[in-house]
Amino acid sequence: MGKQMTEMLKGTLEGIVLAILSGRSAYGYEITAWLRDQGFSDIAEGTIYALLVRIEQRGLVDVEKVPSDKGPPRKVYSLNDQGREYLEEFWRTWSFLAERLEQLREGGR
Amino acid sequence: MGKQMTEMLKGTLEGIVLAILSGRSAYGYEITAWLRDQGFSDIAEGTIYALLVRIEQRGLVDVEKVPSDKGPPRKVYSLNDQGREYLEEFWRTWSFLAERLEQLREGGR
DNA sequence: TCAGCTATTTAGCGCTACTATGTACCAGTA
DNA sequence: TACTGGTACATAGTAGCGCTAAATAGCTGA
Repeated sequence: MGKQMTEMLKGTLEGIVLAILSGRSAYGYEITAWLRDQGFSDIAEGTIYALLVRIEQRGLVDVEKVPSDKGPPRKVYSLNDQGREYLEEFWRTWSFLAERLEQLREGGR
Repeated sequence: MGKQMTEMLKGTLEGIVLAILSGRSAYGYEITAWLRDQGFSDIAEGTIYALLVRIEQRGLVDVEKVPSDKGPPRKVYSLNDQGREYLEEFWRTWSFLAERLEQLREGGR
C-alpha cells in the first residue's frame, strides 16, 4: 500500500469497517478478505484486529464467539445502537471533507 | 475539531494544502485563515507550518521569502513539478477511497 | 507428520495532527 | 513611551492510528 493511502486510511478505515458492519455482522478474517477483494490490496490483518478491539472497547459493537468448522472460533462483531450513531457522525464528517475536496479539485481554489 | 475529523485529516490535509497551492502560491498564515474560512474551524496554525516544512523538505514546493508591510516576512510557497506529480497521485488515491466509501454508503455492502 | 488455510493477538514503530508556547514585526493609541 | 492587537513563523511534546512482524491455535488433506 502506498504511503499516501496508509495515511489517508487513518480515520476512514474505522468508518469503513463500521459501515461494513452496518450491513451485517462479520468477523475479522472475513472483513480483511473482503477489503482485499475491494482493492485495499495489503491491508494488514493486524490492523483490522486492532481496530476491532478498539471499537469494541469503545462500545460501538457487540461481540459473539462462534465456532468455525474450518479453524479456531470466530469473533463475530455486530453494530449496536451506539455504533450506529457513531457511524452517522462519521458520514457527516466524511461528507464535509469530501465536499471540500471536490470543490478544490474542480475549482483549483 | 472532533476527534474523527482530526484522524481523517491525516493524509488528506497534506493534499488539501497542495491543492490550494496548485491554484496559486500562498503562505502559511494565509492558508490557515482560508481553511478556517472554509469551515475547518480549528485547524491549528502549528499544524500548517509543520506540514509546510515537511512538504518543503520533500521537495514538493519552492519557497520564497517576501517582505510584508503588516508584519514579519512571509514564506510564500508554490507547487513545483514534483509537487504537481505528487498531487496527481494524491487525487488518484483519494478517488479510489472516495469511490469505495460512496459504494459503502449506498449499498450498505 | 506436515504443509497450508483459517482465525486471532500483540509489541514496537513511523507518521501526522494537536497543544502549547515562544519569537518577532508592525500600526494605532493612550 | 508603553501597550495592545493583528500579522507571521517555529517547535517541543503528546496522542492516535495503521503497519510490521511474529506468535498461537484449530482444522483438513496429502
